[in-house]
Amino acid sequence: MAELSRATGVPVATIKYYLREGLLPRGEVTTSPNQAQYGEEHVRRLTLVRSLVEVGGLSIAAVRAVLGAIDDPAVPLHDTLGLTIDAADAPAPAVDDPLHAAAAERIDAIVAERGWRLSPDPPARRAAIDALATMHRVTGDRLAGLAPVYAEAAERIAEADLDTVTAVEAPETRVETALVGTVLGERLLAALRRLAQEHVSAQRFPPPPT
Amino acid sequence: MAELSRATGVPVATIKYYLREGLLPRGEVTTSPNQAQYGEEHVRRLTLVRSLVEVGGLSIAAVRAVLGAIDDPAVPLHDTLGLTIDAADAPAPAVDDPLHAAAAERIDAIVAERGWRLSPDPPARRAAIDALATMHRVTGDRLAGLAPVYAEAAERIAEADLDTVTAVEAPETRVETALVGTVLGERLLAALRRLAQEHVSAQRFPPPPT
DNA sequence: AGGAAGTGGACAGCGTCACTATCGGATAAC
DNA sequence: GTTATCCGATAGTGACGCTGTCCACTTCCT
Repeated sequence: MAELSRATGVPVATIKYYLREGLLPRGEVTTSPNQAQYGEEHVRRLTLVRSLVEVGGLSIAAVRAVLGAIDDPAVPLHDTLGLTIDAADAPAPAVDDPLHAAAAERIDAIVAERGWRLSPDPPARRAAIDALATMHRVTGDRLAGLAPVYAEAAERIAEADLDTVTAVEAPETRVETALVGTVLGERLLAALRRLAQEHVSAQRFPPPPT
Repeated sequence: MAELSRATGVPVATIKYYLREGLLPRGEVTTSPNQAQYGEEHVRRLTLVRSLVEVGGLSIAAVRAVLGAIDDPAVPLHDTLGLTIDAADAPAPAVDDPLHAAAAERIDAIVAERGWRLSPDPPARRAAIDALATMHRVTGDRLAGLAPVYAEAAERIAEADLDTVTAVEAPETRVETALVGTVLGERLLAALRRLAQEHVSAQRFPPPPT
């Protein structure tokens, strides 16, 4: 275990915690109940967990849910790709006010226009509606034009995501790739958006030359 | 205060907490030190705070930082737009390993190729590097092709963002619009990406007809 | 053979965060 | 004049993500 800690930079106490929480499989018991063997697979899994938690911002519970899904061979790739955001988001208390109804209509209109074929009421739809309704609550409909632009960008991105994932040969690493791509890709995208905003902003409001 | 609570649906105790934390300006003291007057402005501010915290997922400290910036007339719009992610992210401990160096090169290459002109070492650059380096650590360079695609999408999105913000006339609501657009837009984009992923995935791996 | 050092596991404790419950004195409403 | 409400301060709560301590056992070194 100390070796595992050294290899990954994760404190031993934290490794124990992850073992307790079921985020990391137990090592092979060798000769005695206080000596376990950890291998390459453990290093990879632990790295994955740390990445999801630290960079991806997932909670321990969300990570457990996601890992449970990717370890279950009965869950197909298609579902696994989605599980991430689904697991990370709260169960969505299903609010019911006029703003949400209007936002739902808008989202559904976008989905219909783009021809997206989806399962009935996926969690991400709920999340999109929440975000849109909240935008409306705060700013009126000043941000109304954004959603279609985002949807087009999202489709382009999703195609790149799927291209990348299907290009992975090994079925085991494929699921992992999908997971990391979804979770960390969100962070990367957000950061790039911010950089692009800064660029466009500087372009339109040129700073006074020093 | 009870009225403010009724108007926004936020518990009185929480309003008191926000007052304490400086997220909400005190009401006008009227006749006595135990009677305060809250107005329309308080309702809007409180709604904004709740939106950022609940839907946007910002911490109280991040909200305080952002609000402090938008209330300060010395901070120009250009900076305000960016403050959000900057304030929400941790101060970034500036790691220094080969993976980060390689990721930094890639990000800088993308920035250069797209012709983005940025301030030196903005926080979002750090965040992008972190995400990319972590992707690499976990999956090797299987996800290498994604970043340029994301960057192009990010630019398109940022242009829509800026279009929307500059279209807002009133300078006061403009900053608020920028803020909400940045924070909630990120959520909306993530949710739409997930929906698009589901669609593209279903398209490429058609589910067995029932 | 003997002692120091290391190992894995159980369990309790800690620090942070976002609230929430209680109290007390003062005022407003009737 | 009594009752109800209000505001502010302070302490407390529950969830989360670890972290510290202890213990029986084993391994290594001499």
